[in-house]
Amino acid sequence: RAVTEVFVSLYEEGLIYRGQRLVNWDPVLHTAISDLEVVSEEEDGHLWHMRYPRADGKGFVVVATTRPETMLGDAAVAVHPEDDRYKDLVGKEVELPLTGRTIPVIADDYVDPEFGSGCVKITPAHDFNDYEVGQRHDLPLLNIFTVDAALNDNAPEAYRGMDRYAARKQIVADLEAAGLMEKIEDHKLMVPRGDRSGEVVEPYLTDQWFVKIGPLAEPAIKAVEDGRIRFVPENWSRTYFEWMRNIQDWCISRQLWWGHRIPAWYDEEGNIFVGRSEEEVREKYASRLTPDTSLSRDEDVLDTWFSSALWPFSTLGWPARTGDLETFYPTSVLVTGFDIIFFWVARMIMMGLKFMGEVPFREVYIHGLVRDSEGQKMSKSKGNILDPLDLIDGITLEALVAKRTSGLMQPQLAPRIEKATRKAYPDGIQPYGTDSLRFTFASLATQGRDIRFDVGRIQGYRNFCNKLWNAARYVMLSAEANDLDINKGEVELGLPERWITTVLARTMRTVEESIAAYRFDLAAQALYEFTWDEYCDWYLELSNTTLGDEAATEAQKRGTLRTLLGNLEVLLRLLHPFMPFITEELWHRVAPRLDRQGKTIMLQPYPAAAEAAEDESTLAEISWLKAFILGVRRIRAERDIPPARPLAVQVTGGSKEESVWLQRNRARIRFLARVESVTEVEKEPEDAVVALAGAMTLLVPLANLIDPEAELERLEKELNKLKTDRDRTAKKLDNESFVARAPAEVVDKERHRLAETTASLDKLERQYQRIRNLVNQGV
RNA sequence: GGGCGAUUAGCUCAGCGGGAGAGCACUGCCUUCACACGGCAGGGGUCGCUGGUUCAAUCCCAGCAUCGCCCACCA
Repeated sequence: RAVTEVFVSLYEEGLIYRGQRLVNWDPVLHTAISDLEVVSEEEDGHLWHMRYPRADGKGFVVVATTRPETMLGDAAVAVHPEDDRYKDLVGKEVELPLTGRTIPVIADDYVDPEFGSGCVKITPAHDFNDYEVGQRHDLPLLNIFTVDAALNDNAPEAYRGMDRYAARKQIVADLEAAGLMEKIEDHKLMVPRGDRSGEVVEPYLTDQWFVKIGPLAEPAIKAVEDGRIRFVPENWSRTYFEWMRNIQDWCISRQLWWGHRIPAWYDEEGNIFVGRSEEEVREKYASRLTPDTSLSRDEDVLDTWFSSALWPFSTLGWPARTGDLETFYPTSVLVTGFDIIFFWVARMIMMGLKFMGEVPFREVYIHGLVRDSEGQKMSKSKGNILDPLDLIDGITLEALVAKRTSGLMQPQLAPRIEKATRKAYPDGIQPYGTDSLRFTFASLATQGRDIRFDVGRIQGYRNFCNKLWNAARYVMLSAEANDLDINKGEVELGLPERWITTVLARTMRTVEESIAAYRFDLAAQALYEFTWDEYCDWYLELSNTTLGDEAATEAQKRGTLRTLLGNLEVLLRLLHPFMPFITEELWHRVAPRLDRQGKTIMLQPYPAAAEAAEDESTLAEISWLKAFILGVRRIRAERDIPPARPLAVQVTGGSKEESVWLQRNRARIRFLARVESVTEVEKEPEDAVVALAGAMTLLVPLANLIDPEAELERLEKELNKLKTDRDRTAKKLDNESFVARAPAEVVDKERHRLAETTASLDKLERQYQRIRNLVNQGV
């Protein structure tokens, strides 16, 4: 009903008309198609140079063509008006070989004098350019093809009924026989094919329905220009403008079996009557129609994109003024791929503005197109399709091969497809699950236009799902192991608790901003990093220190458990849009422990960063603590010390603040770095391995374990790194214009860096000397 | 011909004016009681090339090269 309504109303306004025009004709499907449904590709062909004898007998003109068979429909030969070579020829006639006709020579600046001979044959009924030229010069339209693109009765008898390609061969042969073929060159040309049939389409003269698009396009261009509609990424608006400003009338009739029938009726003389129904037509045109006039309805149907263009309001009940329409039009965002900006997006904008008087949506989020790992567009005929279900449920190699090689348009490709498939997926595809797939696509949703699908990526995110699951398991186990009522009683939040909550708050902010900017990749990345690198790698370990500490108070344990569970619960809600199933399942286990009720996580509020508590002061302390622990771990790894063997660590130097931090975090260091003792000493031991944590030096005395040569080598490497760093910074600060012109903040930062690297260098240098001495003494 | 985009670690990609990051892959150690779909530690990049702007360029500008996409009527 909406379709009929729109059609009739556009017709009444004169924006839909029926006319005989050249359209792209698919000779296999026997239908007209729109410009957008034609795909041109470069193919090898020839350029035939043909001689047309001058009517006055003074030799020939030579015309070049890629389609010799169309010469039977030629109406003229054209030259450029300023081309001196042919000036005298304009207005004269030439003989059109094989036909017995003569045709005029005309001047038109469409002709490029540089190309070929500078003479062009003009075939108005079979070429879009020639049609234009024909219109300008009032040339006759001579259609020489049938709907199958075979020659019709307008062609000389000898060629009638021949297919266009057979005719081409015959005509070329005949011209050669007559000595009228000057030469044949190889030539690359763009060949237009129908995107459905793959057949070469023919510009063909038929009666079709068109939408006069100019008056619709103009407001649609304006809507994007003045920002009522915004493309994301913004660049796509340029593509949109480019097309809209060069738009041609839209051929909307199709000679197909299915679709919306065109609401037009014809009487016996072929007069057109447009209306919502035959009854309406009879009523409306009663003055011209008698009740016994027989009317027949137009056999054609509408281009499917015609009804799709109405989608934003037709789905809401239009033309009825429904509540839905009132509430939901316009929508806020349209999410789509760039391949249908023209087909669909632009047309929805035009129709929306026309019939609703308002844009159909405010933002158009254009995402990339998924391609295979080679960057090829996925298509059934190439056999490189990845079915989402196969990624979710997995598929064996044999089943995948069978799937890809069945029902092919070109069965001869099967062996190649099979080979490629066996190579790309030697073990088939593992089941990765819905959440992994969804998270993968979120993280692949970058600003680019292509998304190469890489199985490695989904595998990584499958592991991530698993990580989250196991982390939650740990949290639940910890909660069960303590029979504290965590929701009642005194709560004390320790350093790690305040820290992880702060980091979570910052993650929330990043996620919030990223989603607002349609950067789902950045949101996904932030969540991944928080979950894995902070919550699992550090906080779970730190929480263990408190929970496993017999000296810890109930209030402390309660604080830890509440933070473990509480942050996990928030994290689940944050992750829910990215991995709906796992988060739902886990949420039902976690939430009740926090006395949080709900039927589903889907109805829970999305966490808002503004409500989160932050404690900046924890960041520096934890990052120092991490440096300390990493330092010890590194010594252990590089000196090949068994992980189970506890170390005694001595520390020297360090700021006052760091001393305080050390006192506060002894238990955590002991636990996480597997250290049996940390002692502050004045004098550095003779034989030790060293690491730095801020201004503090960590020393692990290793009398017999140490391999002095190896240690010297390691130190040397580190010293070199620090030296280049120091030199570069020093050089920068020596530069007067840097100090004068760079922002004070940046200069400060550089000064700081210089001080730090110099201090570190100093410490490592001393260590280096000590070991050097040791080695020398040994010798 | 016009328009748009890409070029960053072996691969897939983030970053985009103040000392380059992730995932996968790679190397070594570890079956430590959430997780071997794991832990810990590491290796790997003159950020396509040439100029310019700037105190400072992977990032901004210009040109070039290579690759890609979309439009278009060069017979």
